[in-house]
Amino acid sequence: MLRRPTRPAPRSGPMTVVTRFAPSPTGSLHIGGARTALFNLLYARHAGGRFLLRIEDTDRERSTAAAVQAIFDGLNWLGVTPDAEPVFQHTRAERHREVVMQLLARGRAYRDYMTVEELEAERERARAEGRAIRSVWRDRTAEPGDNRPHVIRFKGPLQGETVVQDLVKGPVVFRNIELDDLVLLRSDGAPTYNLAVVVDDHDMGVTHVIRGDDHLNNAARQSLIYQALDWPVPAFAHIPLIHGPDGAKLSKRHGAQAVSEFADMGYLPEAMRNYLARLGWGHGDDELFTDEQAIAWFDVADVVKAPARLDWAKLNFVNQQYIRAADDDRLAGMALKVHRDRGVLITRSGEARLRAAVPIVKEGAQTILQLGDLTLFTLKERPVGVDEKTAQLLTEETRARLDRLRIRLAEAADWTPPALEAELRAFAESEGVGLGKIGPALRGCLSGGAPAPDLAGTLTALGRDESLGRLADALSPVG
RNA sequence: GGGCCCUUCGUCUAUCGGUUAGGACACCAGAUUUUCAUUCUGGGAAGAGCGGUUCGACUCCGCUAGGGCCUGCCA
Repeated sequence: MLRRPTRPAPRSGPMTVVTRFAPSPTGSLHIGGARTALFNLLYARHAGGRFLLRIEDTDRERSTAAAVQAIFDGLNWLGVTPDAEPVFQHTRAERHREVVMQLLARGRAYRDYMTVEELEAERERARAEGRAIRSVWRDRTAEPGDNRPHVIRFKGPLQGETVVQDLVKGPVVFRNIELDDLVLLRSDGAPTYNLAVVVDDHDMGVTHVIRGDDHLNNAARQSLIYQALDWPVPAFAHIPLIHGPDGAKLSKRHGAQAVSEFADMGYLPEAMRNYLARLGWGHGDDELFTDEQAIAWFDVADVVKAPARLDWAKLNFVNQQYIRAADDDRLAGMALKVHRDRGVLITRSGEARLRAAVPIVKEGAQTILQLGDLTLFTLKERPVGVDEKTAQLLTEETRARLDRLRIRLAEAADWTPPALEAELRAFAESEGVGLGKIGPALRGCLSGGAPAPDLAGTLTALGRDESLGRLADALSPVG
């Protein structure tokens, strides 16, 4: 037995891999769904195949246009975009019905006239007896002309077993008697999910069905439908769900579950891709890697079987690494947006100062929201004022000292971090004190109490005029 | 109730019958230090339990426990 099959049952001819992400548009794009989409994308790319998107909106009642848009937006933001136009399942209802008729003609489906009450009673009996439900209509044909409402059910085999060769779980065996005859067509003529997936996956040429763990049981019944139609059964890979930090199903109380929320919290899409790829999958000791590496290394067969928990601390760490590597202009643009959303006044000069500060402060930011916090000091307009802590530090002695520093800095030849660093040290030495006597107060005067980088960095980001101006404001008797 | 899946440090993972069970995040201690942060060094931390197979099990099998999924004319 192959413990870890890396490819599906052999078929004739060369096969290009086709994967697909098939969400139902009943809400926002969930983080778990996003990862499923990512895995599908990575696997397709890895195999040189194609990645498709299908919106599973057979249930028109519960599907909304807003949810469809949320899925598009989420995938787009994450950078997980399909290789072809998305397929809307509801548009294929005719084809689905056509296949059901084929099944009927082949004797692999039957019309079931059970009323909801009868069904309910049968369900209770079946549960009590510990078996799958069975319709009396399975072996009975209605009188010709019987126009009562009815559903069409799949006629599953009563003997034997069906084995799902799952790429991540290994072979999973189901006894056919345990599998109930699922509804193919509802009484209103609408196709159901289990039928629609099979037909659409087949028609779209999907070779690898990579989806959530919760579909593992369906895989057996779907396999039966493929077989009844004489269609090749695709390879299945059921990946575990993502849980919250406490191991319970991910929910609102864990902070977020929609990818749009992660975007709003200041996570970079490339960081999310990296983190998500590492959740439930690993490649040796590699933690940080490029999309190209992920594609080169990824294989569904290596996906971990157990559910993983979302770890905010690690996500933050990964995001921080990507922020450090990110382009400064891009980061500045994002930081500016954060400030705009927070209602912070942004002047032309303030924006310039912020842009100058980004490369200096970005290493300490774990999220773009934090990058906002760290750049706030640049946007303050004079006089910026001083916080209480700084005010206490501004004794007569310190004020006088800072004023001497101000004069000295005004004449500094070189306004760059290393030069300013040296200047500050030299000044402290000439004053006969340690930098600790000057630094905190100077920082307070320059930043107005907001977080700021090291002094040389702060001075550089602010620029000479602004720095000296802020210092003068703070030292002036009225200020 | 029935069927199915899962179980290595707190978390994410490596290991594929023979390792001092490795790495990362987090945590703790120390160093550096002009706040926070960064950086550097060091540290503690794991195979759910019980049986079996084997010369040898984290790795294979079984049972138990715990967690999860499905059991819809939802997807």
